[in-house]
Amino acid sequence: MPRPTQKILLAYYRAMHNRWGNQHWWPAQSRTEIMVGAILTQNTSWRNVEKALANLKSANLLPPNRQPHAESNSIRTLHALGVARLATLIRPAGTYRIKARRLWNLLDWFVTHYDASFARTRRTPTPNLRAALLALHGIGPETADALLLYAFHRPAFVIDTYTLRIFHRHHLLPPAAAYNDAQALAQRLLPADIPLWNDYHAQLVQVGKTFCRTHPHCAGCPLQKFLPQTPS
DNA sequence: GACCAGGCACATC
DNA sequence: GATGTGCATGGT
Repeated sequence: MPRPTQKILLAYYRAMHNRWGNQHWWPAQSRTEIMVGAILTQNTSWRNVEKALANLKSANLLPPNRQPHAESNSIRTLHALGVARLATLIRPAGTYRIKARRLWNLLDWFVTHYDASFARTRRTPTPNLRAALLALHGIGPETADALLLYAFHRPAFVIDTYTLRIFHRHHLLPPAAAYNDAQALAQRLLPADIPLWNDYHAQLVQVGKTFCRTHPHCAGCPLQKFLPQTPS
């Protein structure tokens, strides 16, 4: 197995970026909307997440912008709604009873420990923030890292099923490697550049959505030229 | 109908 | 530690 290098991973990024341009993730008007979306998108198509977010926007429950005061107000209002009311609003996203509980857990933690203020999270080191998120019921590694990167603007490389599949198929990782291995690889090799990590993950999702959904469908993929001789 | 989607927790072995 | 299953809507 050729040992992956920073040069190789940056070449992957250039190929994807050349193809699609910057993805401008996370698509949302506010950091609050990112937090909500991160829960809603768990094992769910983004299309269905958008329906649920539209419900919340229609009810004026998401901030119109990223002004801290607007963010905090929305966080507190969503929190005050309670699980049952949240559940009816987010229903189109699927697994809505579970997600309402998970979202409320996250909101409750944010209100309790940071007074619903993103600014107040600044003094918490990233590893501590990650551990706190992982301790919440319903937040696993991918959701925690997506929140860290896209909502809290911390250096966390997000791994998802597409990323794992691509890394495995390209033999960048041994077959048994899992989430933490993939993240360690990316974080060790890539420069600690939050905008790069932001768009890198978005590009990998774009590759996955476009080319990985049906199993051997690599024709036209911007990463195809990097595939090893004997694809798995 | 089956299968999947920008996961996670839990049961069981 | 590894594997299997429920959650649930909406698109293909």
